[in-house]
Amino acid sequence: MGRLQTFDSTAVVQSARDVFWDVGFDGASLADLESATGVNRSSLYHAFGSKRGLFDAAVTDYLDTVIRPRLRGLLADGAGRDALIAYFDGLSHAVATLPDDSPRRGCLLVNAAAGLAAHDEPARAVVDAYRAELSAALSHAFAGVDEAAAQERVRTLASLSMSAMLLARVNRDESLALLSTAVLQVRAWFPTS
Amino acid sequence: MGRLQTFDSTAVVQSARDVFWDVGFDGASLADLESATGVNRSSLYHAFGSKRGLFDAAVTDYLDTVIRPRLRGLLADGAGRDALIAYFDGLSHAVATLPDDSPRRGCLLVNAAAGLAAHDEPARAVVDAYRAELSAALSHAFAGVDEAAAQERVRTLASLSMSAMLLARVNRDESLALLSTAVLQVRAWFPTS
DNA sequence: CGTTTTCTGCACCGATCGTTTCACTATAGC
DNA sequence: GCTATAGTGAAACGATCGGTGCAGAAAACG
Repeated sequence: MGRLQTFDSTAVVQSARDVFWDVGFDGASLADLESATGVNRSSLYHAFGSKRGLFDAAVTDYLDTVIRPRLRGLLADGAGRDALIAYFDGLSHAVATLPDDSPRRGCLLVNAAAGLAAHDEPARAVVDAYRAELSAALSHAFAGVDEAAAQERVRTLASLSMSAMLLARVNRDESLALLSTAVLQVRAWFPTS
Repeated sequence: MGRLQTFDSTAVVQSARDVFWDVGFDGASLADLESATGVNRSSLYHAFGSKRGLFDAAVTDYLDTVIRPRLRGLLADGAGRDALIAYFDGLSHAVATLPDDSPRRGCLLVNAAAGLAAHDEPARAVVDAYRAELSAALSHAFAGVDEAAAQERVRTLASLSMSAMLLARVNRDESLALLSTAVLQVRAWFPTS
């Protein structure tokens, strides 16, 4: 065997992920990705094959390190009212505290839904899988509730969640208001303990 | 005076608007806009100053010819339950009938919210003004309802409306499901006549 | 009709895009 | 240490980007 890779792939993917999160796939240039990761483009191509390969790795990392940790509480045994409130409080905290210029405002996949996914079938499938995963996690917190009613509530909460991410970089106050509306709905649906 | 403009500005703006609707501001190249409008770039620059000037004209046209006609029913005197249902039915019809490859799926401004608006202050302001206009129109249909309750309902409906547009090109069935959830909510809030 | 003003088509600008090539360097295995 | 293998850096690729310069064509006005 020969020389070993000198950079940490995970760290590089996460740096690239923040660039894509900030400016989207099309908006991120190789020059941006080089300077954010500190790795030359030839090494990026060697490791990931293409800009798109790096993006795919970034999306996988985003799901694993950003999305799924947030959904974990909803999937725990006995998740219900408190888990739902914790989920929306967590989003609210992120929207409220991240500075205006943070690349991590909003959601990488919500942004992709309005951009890449429109004309790129693999990207569309990834975004739709994310949507399904969010819905499934929310549904889990409605175990025991009448199926049809639960589905309506899940759709309302998923909608509020996605809209809040959509508005996170447009109007922070309104984004927070949507998330607090979600909490109010949850409180109204579940009897106070 | 000299020679007169040979093309119809309105038609050109609407052709360009559909391109921006389809692929976004960054995704639309001058070559795309030339072939969609049938007008050479030098004439486009003469008439609109820049690609951005043409985009601004396209957004203005979009608000006037697409958004506001949809909101008009909500602003009529006595608008309420029926106007709200008609608004969401109208969106559902569009999402259900437009072919997969139509440039007019989803919402130009929702797409801009996730793209341009993130790092372009004028675009952010335009998107936020659209959001405010949508909220105001929905609010008008809740005249007479307790202020705080009305605001929560408006936020829920605005959220469902925007999310449905976001998902229109990702998952048509789910987009329609969100819109029908909105109708169900409206029916639940207003006593049957 | 002649002049003046404006619009239009073509070619081209420098900049930047994603990607590739290649020489060089470093290291793992013998 | 030698050699085979693989990672790295810089330079350059053709393509495309938004935008311009200019010459010619067309029409309004005297």
